[in-house]
Amino acid sequence: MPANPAPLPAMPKIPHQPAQPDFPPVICTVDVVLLTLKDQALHVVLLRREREPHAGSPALPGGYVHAQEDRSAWDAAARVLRDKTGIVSPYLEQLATWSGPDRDPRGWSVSIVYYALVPPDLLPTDREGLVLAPVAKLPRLPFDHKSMVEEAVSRVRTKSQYSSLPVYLCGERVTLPQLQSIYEAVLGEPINKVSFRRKIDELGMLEPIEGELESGGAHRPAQIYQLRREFRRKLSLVQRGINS
Amino acid sequence: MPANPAPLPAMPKIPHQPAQPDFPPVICTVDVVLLTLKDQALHVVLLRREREPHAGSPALPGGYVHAQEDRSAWDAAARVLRDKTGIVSPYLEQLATWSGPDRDPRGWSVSIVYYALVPPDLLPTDREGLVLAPVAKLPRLPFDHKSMVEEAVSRVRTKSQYSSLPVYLCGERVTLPQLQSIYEAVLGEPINKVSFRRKIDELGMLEPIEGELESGGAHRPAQIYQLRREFRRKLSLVQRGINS
DNA sequence: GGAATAGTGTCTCTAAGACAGTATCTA
DNA sequence: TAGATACTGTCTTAGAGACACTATTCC
Repeated sequence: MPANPAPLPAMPKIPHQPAQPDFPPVICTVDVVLLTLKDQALHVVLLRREREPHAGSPALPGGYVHAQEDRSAWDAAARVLRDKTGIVSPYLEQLATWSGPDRDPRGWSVSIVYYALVPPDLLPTDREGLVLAPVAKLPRLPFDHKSMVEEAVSRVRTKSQYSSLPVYLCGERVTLPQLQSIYEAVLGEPINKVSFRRKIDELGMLEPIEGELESGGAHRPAQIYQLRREFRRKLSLVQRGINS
Repeated sequence: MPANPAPLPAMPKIPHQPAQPDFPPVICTVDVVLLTLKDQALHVVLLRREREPHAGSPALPGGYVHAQEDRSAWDAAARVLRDKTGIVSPYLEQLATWSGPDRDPRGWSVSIVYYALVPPDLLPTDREGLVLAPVAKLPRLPFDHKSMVEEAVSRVRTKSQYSSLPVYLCGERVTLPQLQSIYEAVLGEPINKVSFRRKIDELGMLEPIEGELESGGAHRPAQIYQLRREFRRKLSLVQRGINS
């Protein structure tokens, strides 16, 4: 997998020697599209930029690849996410790579973009400059960050059709009605209850916590489920989509 | 789309100034997984490397991003493919990006990998050092090229389930039995004939060439179809998969 | 008991696969 | 005419959605 490849056997390096003597250097960065839920809708986590260019503007968390310390672009993305937002996401996957001479005023640049999902309650509340923006109505974003967010949302929607991906948006304990509303928020459309429960059963990722019920409303309480251990960091997939 | 993004408005550049003064440079390359059909099976097109490292070994066509001339990594991939194999592929899409300190002995490197499909009859026959390898039994490949090919094949299989992608493996004129056997070669499993024809009809990408029939066998001749103009460089998609 | 939501049984409808029939060529 | 493959009509079956019914809570 390109997201986090197994390290190859180490080979002798020529350190700090420019490896492309004939070509001007390419700027190599990573950006992270961190998605979460707020008010039953997908939101992207943005940070006010501290440095130029675009200092002060909310933007995707991102940064240079540190060739001395990062073992891969995945590592760089995880480091950037951890250092800039405090979040260690259980799900961080490569989306795609944007590149070109004009996307960054500093020169020809490459950005390897990752996306991640977190439950809203894991977001830090004390972090200065952290902003949530609804993906349905994005603000103006610097660089080509807008197309990155759109592409990430599209990927998450597609993948949620046939996988357990949206469980990364909820905590470890969840009821089926809660999970259904999360799927509906991600997919942006209502889901048939019976079909949804059949699919979740087929995915086989949840197990009921015996005797634990979500009380509180003036109605029958819902069974609380937890994610099976083997799916904590792995997606479950079905052949046919959940809906439509 | 990251594959071939619309150029952003040009901004002032600081030319040839190292943009990451604190960090050692990252090598930025592109590689292309070019797939074709031979003997009813998917094959990858390899080239004998002219330079070190791994000079003489068959490997994926690849090369440095040329920051002076390439407008994007997609452009670089198309250039590399054209210059090294002579092929201008109508379908060239970004797969993923591989990265790390050890994958290339020259230093910390990034390879943005693209995949492409071509009909076998468009392959140059006079090209020195061009080798076809069956993807079902890959030879030893340098760098992390093997995982790139595996990932590309996996992507092509997935995408062929619900799209017209395999039409890029055949010429402009094709019969339904020919196309079905191409789909079967790509997917690696037999397809129900009635279902297949229903799907192709649903995809709406083919139109019969009136009066043109594929004769030759001792049996009823097959209708010849052509790809509709609007799908020449664009995929057609269906909601539900073609098979299984 | 009434209101509200959780959970389930079952019917309908759509679409995929199986099968067999007809069509049209060569030898 | 026999044999081969192209093409098509239709039955069967699997799965998704609709609907309604029961379950269980709070008021």
